[in-house]
Amino acid sequence: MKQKLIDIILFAANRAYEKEKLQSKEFPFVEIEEPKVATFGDFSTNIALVMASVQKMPPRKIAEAIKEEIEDADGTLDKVEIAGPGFINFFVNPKAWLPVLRRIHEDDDRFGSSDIGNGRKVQVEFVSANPTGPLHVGHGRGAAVGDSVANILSFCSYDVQREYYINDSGRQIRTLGNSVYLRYLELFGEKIEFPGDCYQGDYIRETALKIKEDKGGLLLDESENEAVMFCARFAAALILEGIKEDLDLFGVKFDRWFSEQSLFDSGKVESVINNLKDADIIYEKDGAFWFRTSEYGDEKDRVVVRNNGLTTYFASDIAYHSDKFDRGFERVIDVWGADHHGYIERLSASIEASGRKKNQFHVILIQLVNLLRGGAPVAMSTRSGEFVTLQDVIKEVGTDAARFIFLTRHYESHLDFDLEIAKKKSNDNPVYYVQYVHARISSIIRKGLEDGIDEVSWDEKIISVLTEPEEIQILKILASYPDVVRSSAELLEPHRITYFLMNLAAAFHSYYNKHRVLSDDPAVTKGRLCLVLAIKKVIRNGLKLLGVSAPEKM
RNA sequence: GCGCCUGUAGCUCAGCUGGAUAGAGCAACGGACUUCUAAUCCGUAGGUCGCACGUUCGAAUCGUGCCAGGCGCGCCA
Repeated sequence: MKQKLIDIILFAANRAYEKEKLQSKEFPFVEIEEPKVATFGDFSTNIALVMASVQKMPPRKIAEAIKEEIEDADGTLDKVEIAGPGFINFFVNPKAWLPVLRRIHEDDDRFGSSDIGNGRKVQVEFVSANPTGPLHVGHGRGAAVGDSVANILSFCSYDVQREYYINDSGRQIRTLGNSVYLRYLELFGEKIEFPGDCYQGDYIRETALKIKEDKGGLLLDESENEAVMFCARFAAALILEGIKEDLDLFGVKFDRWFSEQSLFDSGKVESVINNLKDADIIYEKDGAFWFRTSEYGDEKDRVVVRNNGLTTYFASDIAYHSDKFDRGFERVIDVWGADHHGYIERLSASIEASGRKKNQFHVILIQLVNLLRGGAPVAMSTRSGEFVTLQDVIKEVGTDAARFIFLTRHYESHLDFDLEIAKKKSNDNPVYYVQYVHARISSIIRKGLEDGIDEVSWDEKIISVLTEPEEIQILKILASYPDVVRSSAELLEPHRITYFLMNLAAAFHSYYNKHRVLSDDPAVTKGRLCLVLAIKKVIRNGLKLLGVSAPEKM
């Protein structure tokens, strides 16, 4: 509909110029807005205001000239008005909305999709939590956002891969091994002093116990180094298994689990660093090797190889992202927690230095989650090891509620996640509000089938039946869905879908309370069933992009 | 000290890349179930968009400076 209006406006503007009603042929990009107030019509454009300086004419005069030349062959518009400082307002003929129903029924589960991705390969890397402890709520938010972004991009014709980067190398893994090893020694009665920088949680003790059950006292005979390394590998594998289970429970599936260690084993880290040394992008100073990130916008150069010969985390990441692009991804999207924001500059600097374009790499920075219960903060202390895990949350409130709530905020907003509200089955909790639409409509359709209505489908005759203002309103909302999907793909903002669904749900519930779908008039019944089924399909499609189920019954 | 994010109704948040009279839910108050699911709906009330300048036809939105909260500033990950 918007595109149609843009065409009409441009056509009219050109004609106005040809008739010398306008001075210049320079037309700006036509923006179509949906005014908040109904008296300003269904759509409006500010083109006359924007053109004023170029045309050297008052906006209202320009608007008048364009309006006079507007041609509307198929009767899409009821009227066109000029208002305020020079807005052109369009009032759409209510019947012009109806064809969207045909499209919804024809496109079905593809309705709302687009081809903006054009088959391009894009990778979304998300969660990527260290395998040193269970996932917590913050990871859940990252998982929900990352998975949904991947869904949306895929729906818009991107060739999407979901990847989880496993930090299974380096110091934190050794610390993990050490933590478990000490607890293991403890099980054999040794008095140990458990350092503060070791992992404190109960799961460390449980892991040690498992090793004892598997291996008995065998590790006691090995050298400390070997025993710690064994504990590290054992624990990391076990924790990773748990992480996979949690994510499975959360409905998130990765295409690939990428091991940091594999970058070392394959020599990728070394070769990438050597190439950058050859290109003089990495240089030596004070016995260490530095990346010239400051030449690409970072505030200072960063160390890649320390003077003790060990590489930094940054080195792995350079190699990792180089590998991503080598695998043919045109766009690489990383989903990170906000506490890593200081890292973006240097990584994107390194990517640019490696010959990629800046806009091929994008970080979605997720703000932290505040876990509450009934308004009061839940203690989340990693030091004491006492925290509510993602699994706890899923088990208490369910995957659907958790995912939906994570997606009701812009990812840059801090999020208060209240366990009590997430459990409520009322208007407090928007997930049920939306799902309820799906269940209600399912119920209506079941009833309709019982009453002998055989097939619900699009039919030209429906146009004369759906005339209630609430029905037109719903059609307008449905028609805007493809735009919502596209902008949420372009901006990587899933919450737009969430808000759209809540809005559509509100319109439906209101309609439901005012009008009966199954009425005495067969023609009306048929038309309304067609409308309501279209709503159901769009709700289902939208929820699917969010990774939330659409129940037939509630 | 420097950098990033946030600041909109009592609370939790939207606000479509600068538009016209600022939006929803919750909480408060008053209503609606013999009718397709009341996990719903209808109505009332609620605002100095943190503050101050600036940019222009026009600012919650852009710029600068303050204020408040969160996070980050290692040859850690």
